[in-house]
Order: sequence, then C-alpha cells, then structure tokens
Amino acid sequence: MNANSLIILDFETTGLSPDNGDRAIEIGAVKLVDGVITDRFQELMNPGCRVSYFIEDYTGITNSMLSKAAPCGEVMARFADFIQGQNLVAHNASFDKRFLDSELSRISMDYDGQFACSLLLSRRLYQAAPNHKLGTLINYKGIASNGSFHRALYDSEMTAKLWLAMLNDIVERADIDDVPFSLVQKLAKTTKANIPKFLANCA
DNA sequence: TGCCAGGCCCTCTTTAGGGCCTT
Repeated sequence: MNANSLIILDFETTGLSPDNGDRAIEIGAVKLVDGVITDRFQELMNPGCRVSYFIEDYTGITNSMLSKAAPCGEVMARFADFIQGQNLVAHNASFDKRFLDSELSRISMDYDGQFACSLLLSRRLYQAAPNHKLGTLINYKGIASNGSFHRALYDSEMTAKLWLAMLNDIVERADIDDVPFSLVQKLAKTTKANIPKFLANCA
C-alpha cells in the first residue's frame, strides 16, 4: 500500500441502495500524492436500465448520455486498475463503499485499499459547521467552488480539497508534521468529546 | 400492488427512535 498517496472517489447512482437493485452510473476520482492531485478518473457507465427523472434532474446525467456509455462492468474493470494499491476516501464512505463492492463483485474483481470517510472526520473536526453536507463544508472552509455539485469528478475534487483542509487543521491542532492514514481512521472513531484530548496526545 | 437503505450519532438510550448523509 502506498503511504504517500490515496484515491478520493465519488459515485453517481440510480438510487440509494445496491441491495434494491440500484446501479452506478458515473465514477469520478482523483489521486492525491503528497497533497497534490496527480491523476483523475471519470467515466459514465450504462447501467442497462433507465434512470428516474429525479436522478436526471439531480445529477444532470440523462438517459441519452448513458445510452452512449460503456457498460458498468467495462468501466469498473478500468476503475479497479486505477485504485489498485491505494487507500480510499469518500464523503459518506459507507455509501460509496457499498456501490464499489457491489459493482466489483458483479465482475469478480476486488480492491486492496482501506476506506476513510470525510463526513465522519468533518463531524469531529468541524462541530460548529451548520451541517456536514459536502457543499456546506466547502463553503464553511472557504474553498473556491463553482457550485457544480452532484457530478462524480467535481465532487471527488471538492472532497479532495476538503480532505487536504482537514489534514492541515489536524496538523495545526495536533502540532504534528504529517497525518498518517491510520491516524485519520483512529480520529474518525474517537468520540467528539475526546477529540481535543486525542489531538493533544498526537504530538 | 405496494414496498423500497444503511451506518453513524444523539438522547427524553441500551427492552428505541429519529435525524443526518450519500443518490
């Protein structure tokens, strides 16, 4: 596993639950190496069924666009290669992990990285934020945005910028030089009340 | 036809319920 790099990913899907038959329709991801975006991945994928008007409206991804896209299996096979050997980050990672697991299991492929969740981390670091939606947190941290949320690559890029802002805040609050992935995972499991103590003991 | 998620987290909790997040 590469300790200096990770992948921030985001799925657009036909709905909320692969267990209910929902499928991925777009995957977007960026690769962060030492805090810099060095690579990107973005592809629409054809789920083999029509998406609802709600999803067309929510994402801007239309049935017409998906009819010209490669099948999910082809795209996900390329994406599996892209994330090989990398740890993974997503905003509300439990959601994206379910779709990643579901789509890769359909093509008998797997991945070897571990997930961290920017939502869980932000709930601990930014307890004064109005809420912890991705768009709100981007505004809260003063990160530049053109508001094009709900597309996979854009959301993954915004999540990457939020992630870097959070790592920077951890560095400052804990008075440490860098933030190992394992430390982020521990922080996300620490109760909110114990965060100050946890950060004070990092140095 | 009618139904439709899951994990985290808080609290008026733990023999439970409901809001927050993701599409």
